[in-house]
Amino acid sequence: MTDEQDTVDGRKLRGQRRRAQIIEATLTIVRRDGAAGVTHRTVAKEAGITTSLTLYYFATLDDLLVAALTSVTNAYTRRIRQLIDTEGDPLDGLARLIAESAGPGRERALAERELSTLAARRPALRPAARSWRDNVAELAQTQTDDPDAIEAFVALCDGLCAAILLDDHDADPDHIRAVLSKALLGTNR
Amino acid sequence: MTDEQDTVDGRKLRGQRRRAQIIEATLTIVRRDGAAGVTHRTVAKEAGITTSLTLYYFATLDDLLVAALTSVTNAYTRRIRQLIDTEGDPLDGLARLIAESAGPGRERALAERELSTLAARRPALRPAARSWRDNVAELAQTQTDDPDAIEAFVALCDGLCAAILLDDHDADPDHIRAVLSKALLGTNR
DNA sequence: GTACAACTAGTACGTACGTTCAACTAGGTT
DNA sequence: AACCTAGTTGAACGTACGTACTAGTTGTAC
Repeated sequence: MTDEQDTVDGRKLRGQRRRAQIIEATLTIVRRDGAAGVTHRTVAKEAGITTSLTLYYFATLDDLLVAALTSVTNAYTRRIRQLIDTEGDPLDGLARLIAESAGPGRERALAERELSTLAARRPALRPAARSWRDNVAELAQTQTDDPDAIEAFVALCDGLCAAILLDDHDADPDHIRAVLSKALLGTNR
Repeated sequence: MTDEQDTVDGRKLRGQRRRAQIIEATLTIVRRDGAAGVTHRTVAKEAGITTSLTLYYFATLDDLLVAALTSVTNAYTRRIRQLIDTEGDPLDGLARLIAESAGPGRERALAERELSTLAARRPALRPAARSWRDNVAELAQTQTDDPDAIEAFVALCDGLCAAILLDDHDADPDHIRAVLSKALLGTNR
């Protein structure tokens, strides 16, 4: 939003900063109007810049969508990796992450799902779309060695998010935690 | 495609037939280009009629999308209900249905997912989007009384479909059957 | 200071969009 | 016969789209 420090570290950095600004504006659009609302014009307007500028940084809409999706998934990757690396209970952390889809994280989760669905059409988006699943699988791998259980666990997490998004009902982290544990370890605890 | 029998049962029926024709053309578009490709013009062109005619039957694009999604989910509902009502193993039937997402049923499954994702934005689409989950839950209810297990089972089915669609890998019905059984009944058989 | 590359801005072209509208056709009714 | 109404058509409205192009501006290197 604020552009006061454009010239801090020279030219190159300013460009990267612009990129980040444009990506953020894109995500704002996706959250508000869905992926279909993303156009060079709407993004430029949201960012308060000219249309040509978004085109300068992202030659095609695909480039822009890929960058936006990557940005979202990167945020999730960081959080899940944190869950794996820290001492706490990973399943509990993941359950809370999933439960967020019903609350303040709804828009972000929705943005991720919209862009993932888009990935089925646009191959360029696929690697980014897969990263959420890969990360969840990695987390599951710290709990069990059974590949079938891991596969089911990943699918379960995805389905739970989808259910929360579609039904728009409240989500109880403890309940989700119990369901996850049952699926992965065969026990509720 | 063929309109030779338009006047079989009088005027009113011909209208319903047109509706069906337009819906089918819409689904063809969704399968080929995604939900974003659905416009009055593209649908009309696909159906070989004029733009005004699609507008005559479906005043807004939302109406058209709702009708298309309902048509898809109705087809699934029929098949799942058939699995429930017949003597065979429902889990096996469901596993085969899910596995179809990798083969000839991929486009239909993809269309359903695209339209379901759209439902998160357009409330009008939600009831239709929920019906797949409701049907799977009903099927699960014939196997267990544990509501948590049913919830997890539905989420699992949804996630499995998504995984198949996104990864585009082959799906083994027997393997899926085993995963489903494990999740719902706690056993692989 | 001059030169060059990165960046910004404005404008314009062709296309497609949703929607409206007046006119035309063809069964069905009276 | 005249009439009515659902169905159908083609043309047009204003708007927004992706993209291209030219011209200007800045920051950095020499």
